[in-house]
Amino acid sequence: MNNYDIKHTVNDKYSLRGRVFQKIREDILSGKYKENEELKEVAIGEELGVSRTPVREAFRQLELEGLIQIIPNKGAYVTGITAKDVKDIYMIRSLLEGLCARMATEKITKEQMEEMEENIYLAEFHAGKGHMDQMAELDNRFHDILYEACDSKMLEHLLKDFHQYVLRVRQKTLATNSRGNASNNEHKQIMEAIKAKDADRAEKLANQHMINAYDNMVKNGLYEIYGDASSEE
Amino acid sequence: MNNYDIKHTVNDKYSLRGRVFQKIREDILSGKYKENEELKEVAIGEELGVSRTPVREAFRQLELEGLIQIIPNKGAYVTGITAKDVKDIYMIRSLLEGLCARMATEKITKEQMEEMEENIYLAEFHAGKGHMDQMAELDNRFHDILYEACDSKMLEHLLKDFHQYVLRVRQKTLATNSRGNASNNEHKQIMEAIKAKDADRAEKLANQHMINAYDNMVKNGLYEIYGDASSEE
DNA sequence: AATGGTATGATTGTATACAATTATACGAGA
DNA sequence: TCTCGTATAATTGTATACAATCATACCATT
Repeated sequence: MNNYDIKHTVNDKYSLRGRVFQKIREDILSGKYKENEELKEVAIGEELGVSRTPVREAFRQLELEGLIQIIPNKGAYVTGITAKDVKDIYMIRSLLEGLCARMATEKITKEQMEEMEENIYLAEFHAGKGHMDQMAELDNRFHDILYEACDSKMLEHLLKDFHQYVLRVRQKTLATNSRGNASNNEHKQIMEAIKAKDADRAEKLANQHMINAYDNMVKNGLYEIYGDASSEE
Repeated sequence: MNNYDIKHTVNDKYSLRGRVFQKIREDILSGKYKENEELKEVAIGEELGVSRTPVREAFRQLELEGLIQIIPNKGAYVTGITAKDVKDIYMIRSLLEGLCARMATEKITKEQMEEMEENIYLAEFHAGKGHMDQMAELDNRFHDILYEACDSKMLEHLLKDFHQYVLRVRQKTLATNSRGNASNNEHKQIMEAIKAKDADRAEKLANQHMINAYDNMVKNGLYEIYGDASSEE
């Protein structure tokens, strides 16, 4: 009993629907499908060599992931993220990543702690070599470890959702070399606070880590690709 | 442009799929479908007078909402809310309601402020008369006003989701008369902080409001209907 | 009696056909 | 020329048919 794995995940890589889901998601995140672009069931079905049924089911999931918006009887459109959305997400994430770090301090396993240390070590290595792709990957993984370590399926799922959502932005942000290094350092400090079982400090550092990431983004003006928020603020 | 509403929502009440989704969700939240119960496509389809197709699509959405878990080629099972889930949700909500109150302090409109004051006035009236149903309704509405007032679609949607999720628990908790009164008082204080434009105080009060609600729930042992968390803590 | 394998039924996965809705084009009337 | 309405095409919504997978029962073998 109670051996159910993870809810909220699309884990069947081998069903057609699962593959279609992964593919479209990848194409949206990579920028192949642009903001507000309409996705047509038959076109995507033909491209992947499947019928409309699995495509439609994938659409329903992508909608709840927030990557597309479905207007009934009309179509599926890639959702745009506004600058205001990004700001709100980072404010929310700041609090929740803090809570996550606090909980992880109590609940983290030995294996997770080790992977976290290894992650930071590797990130420092790749930073020195200027390997941007690997650094982005390690950055993602650091947060995933933290999410898993907090031992709360609810919080884990929520943070993974948000993480996913701003991936498009983050990919570009980390391309700024200096922020990559700063981010590594902040990860290291968070890790050390957790290792020292200092939950208060871990929480505050994680709070600040998000705020710094956002500030950097604003400073570099990179978030502007997601539309102007001036009309909304 | 940019008049799209909310992401992550299933807003088509009029399509079969939308109705099926709402119906199953309601039945899960109301307890008609119990934890670990298997939901069969044809059975539900026949019950609602529709074919498997809209049922399947609704399933895919319910899975991402976290209400059911789909095991490929096997079936769809109702996921239960454990006591740990409830606890986690209240911790998350504590932070986010705080953030919401802070943002609302800045963004609330005159109309929203007035409705909030009226809400508290009415709640006091019904508390004196012992009208439990109206008090529950007003309690829900108070939070909805707050969510709308923060002027963040992201946060609003997130909080409404959680609010909905723990509705079963909350309904019972408010049945405790003393808590109903205490809750009203806390609402009043939050309202006054917002009116006085004291964002810090509003945030702290909203934080504490959630913690109190949770503590009360634990004290009354009401959350135990959601299964034992002893094995998970 | 216990075990293993095969046949049968039940259930989900996918494809396709048809219905309903929406978008587009074109022509009539002013 | 402009506007409105209708016809047509394109697209999504739903139902159904068929394929694949999984669960169950029964029988043969030991």
